[in-house]
Amino acid sequence: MSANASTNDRILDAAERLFAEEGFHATSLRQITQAADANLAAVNYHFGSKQALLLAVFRRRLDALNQARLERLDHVLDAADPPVLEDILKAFVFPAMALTHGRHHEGQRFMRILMRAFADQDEQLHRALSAEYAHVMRRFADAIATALPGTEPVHLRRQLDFLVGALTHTMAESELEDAESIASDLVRFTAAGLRGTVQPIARSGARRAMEIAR
Amino acid sequence: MSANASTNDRILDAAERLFAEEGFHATSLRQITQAADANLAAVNYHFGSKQALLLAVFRRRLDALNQARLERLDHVLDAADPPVLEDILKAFVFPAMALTHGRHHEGQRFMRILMRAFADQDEQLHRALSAEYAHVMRRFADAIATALPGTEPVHLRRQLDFLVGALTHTMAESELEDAESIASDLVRFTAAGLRGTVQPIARSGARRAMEIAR
DNA sequence: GTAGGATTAAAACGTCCGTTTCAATCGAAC
DNA sequence: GTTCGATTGAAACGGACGTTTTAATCCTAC
Repeated sequence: MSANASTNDRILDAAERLFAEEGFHATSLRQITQAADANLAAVNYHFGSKQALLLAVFRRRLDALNQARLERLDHVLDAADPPVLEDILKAFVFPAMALTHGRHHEGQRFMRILMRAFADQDEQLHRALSAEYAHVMRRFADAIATALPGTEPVHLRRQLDFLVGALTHTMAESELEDAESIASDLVRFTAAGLRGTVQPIARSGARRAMEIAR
Repeated sequence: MSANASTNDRILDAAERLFAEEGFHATSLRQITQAADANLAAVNYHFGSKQALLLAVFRRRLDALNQARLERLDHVLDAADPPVLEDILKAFVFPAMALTHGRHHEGQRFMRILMRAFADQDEQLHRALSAEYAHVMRRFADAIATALPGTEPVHLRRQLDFLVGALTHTMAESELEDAESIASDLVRFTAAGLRGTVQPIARSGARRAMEIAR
């Protein structure tokens, strides 16, 4: 698969795998170029530096993931008004999990790199990630706010972080054989969590249950 | 605070900070020993190697965190039978968040190191972590199963992973001024998530709400 | 006070790193 | 078929790394 791919792509593939498995600083350009069957100088020629290569690795998958999520979100918003909370969450979770269907667990690899990036304090990396990611998070937050009116924005953002943390952590874990099942669980779990923590005066579909329960 | 601490402790403190901020491989022993006001050879003398130093950093905080969590869990289990779900979750979440009260955000630092460890594929590290951590997770899973009978073990373990992911991700985030408030949100969120995804025939306290709701 | 183990200090070891350089080779356009 | 930019190849650069070694210093026990 990577034998007849361009040097550029072979380097990206090899870097993604090694960054995920070993970490950025633990991976050398010599490892990468050897795995990619390319010359050592090729990384600096095609990407400029090791750091720029990391950003390129991010951009490739994140662009695809963002697009998949937003397209699916658009469909959800077109299908019902107000939208169904579970469908919004599926639009966020399933495209990520679908990445694991690649025959080389690209999704899992990418999530591991993402975890490392979250843990990092590197300002440049954080800014680059935020620039790629923030607008997607905002659109999902807006959609959820529509599905669950009465939620305070600050709480909603926090709970979205809960979802991101749970999703990232789960996908990065070693065994992900039944990704579909886990994704469904995560959607159910998050939907229940969101419905259970909307502001006291709930106006959502869970209203009847909450009012009667206590 | 660290001026009159032993060389051993000063190195541990400096290593924890630097490993969290920069990552394991991005941190050099020269950085660590300089920050700890110790000689370069001190790390190898006191800990044996850089890798062994990392394990020592883990062990110190993880031991304290495990003990705090289990003690609090014991109190919860003594107080009520069956135990209250929220109290169990608090016993898991609050001791972690409490680490952030240290004047140098030790908790946040430690969570970042933990995130990196989760992302890592290093077998030795995973085994060491699991050996320190697994029994705590098991005890909490058992406690939650008691509070929420009817939950399938496999689902419960998954949902605990959701909680761990959300907690780790949230604590590692940059700003954690109102840790208490976030911890409460996370407990509420997780409790609702757990109650909302128990097996169809729910026997828990959420029964009335669920039966009447639909 | 002095012996002897524990700790610290300073220097050196060999290795690998990211990057740069410069020549060789390729591939499309004329 | 030659030209010329794009790409690859091979080698070298200076520097930083983890670890080891050897000597100096400290500290406790007698």
